[in-house]
Amino acid sequence: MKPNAIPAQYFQQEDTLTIAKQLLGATLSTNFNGQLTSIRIVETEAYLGVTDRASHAWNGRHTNRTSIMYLEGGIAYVYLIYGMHHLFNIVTGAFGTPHAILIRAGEPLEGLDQMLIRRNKKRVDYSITKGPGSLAQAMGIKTSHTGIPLNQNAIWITAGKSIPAAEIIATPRIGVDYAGEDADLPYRFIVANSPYISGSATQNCG
DNA sequence: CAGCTGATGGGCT
DNA sequence: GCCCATCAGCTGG
Repeated sequence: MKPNAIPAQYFQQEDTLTIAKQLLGATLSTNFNGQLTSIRIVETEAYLGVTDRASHAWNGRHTNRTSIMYLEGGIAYVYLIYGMHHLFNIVTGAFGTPHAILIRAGEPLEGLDQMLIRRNKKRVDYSITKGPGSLAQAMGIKTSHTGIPLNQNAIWITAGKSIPAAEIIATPRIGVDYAGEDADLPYRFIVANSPYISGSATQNCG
């Protein structure tokens, strides 16, 4: 147990959209093989389970991969996309409610040298932890970590200075055009003016 | 700068 | 056999 980590119960409350907003400004940390890295979360997306066409659990889809989403909130859901990118999500909601929050971008805080090695880069620039695939790679998160609790010694989250509502922008989610009308839902939350936000300028205007 | 596209593999129909 | 909750590297203005 990490004493300062946000407890699992926090992620089990009903309103995933509120959690997604409140996570902006929080610190996500990993420690694998003694290599500590951490970031300040600046971009999240909420996926609201069975009623959300963009969600892997839409319409009650319950497969080997998505079964993790149906467990109690407070654990990791990590999956592989496009054959090469590992995307890190936080499972939220009660047991049986397959909600999740995708962590899309952050500002690097600790372990910059290790992030450079994992990202195969020579210098730190904004792309080091911008975008969900890049963020997971910088922090060493892989699909093998799916299901692990988020208040222990491998991956954990601590509360940060909360972001004023005026500085939070809600936009449609990225890359979910297949979701029909649900693609337009404003379930992506970003910290205004952070240079680490993913997506184009138009995608970032509330 | 915007816009396109190849890479690459598990999950699902 | 097709579809991705993506990224880096290239092209052409």
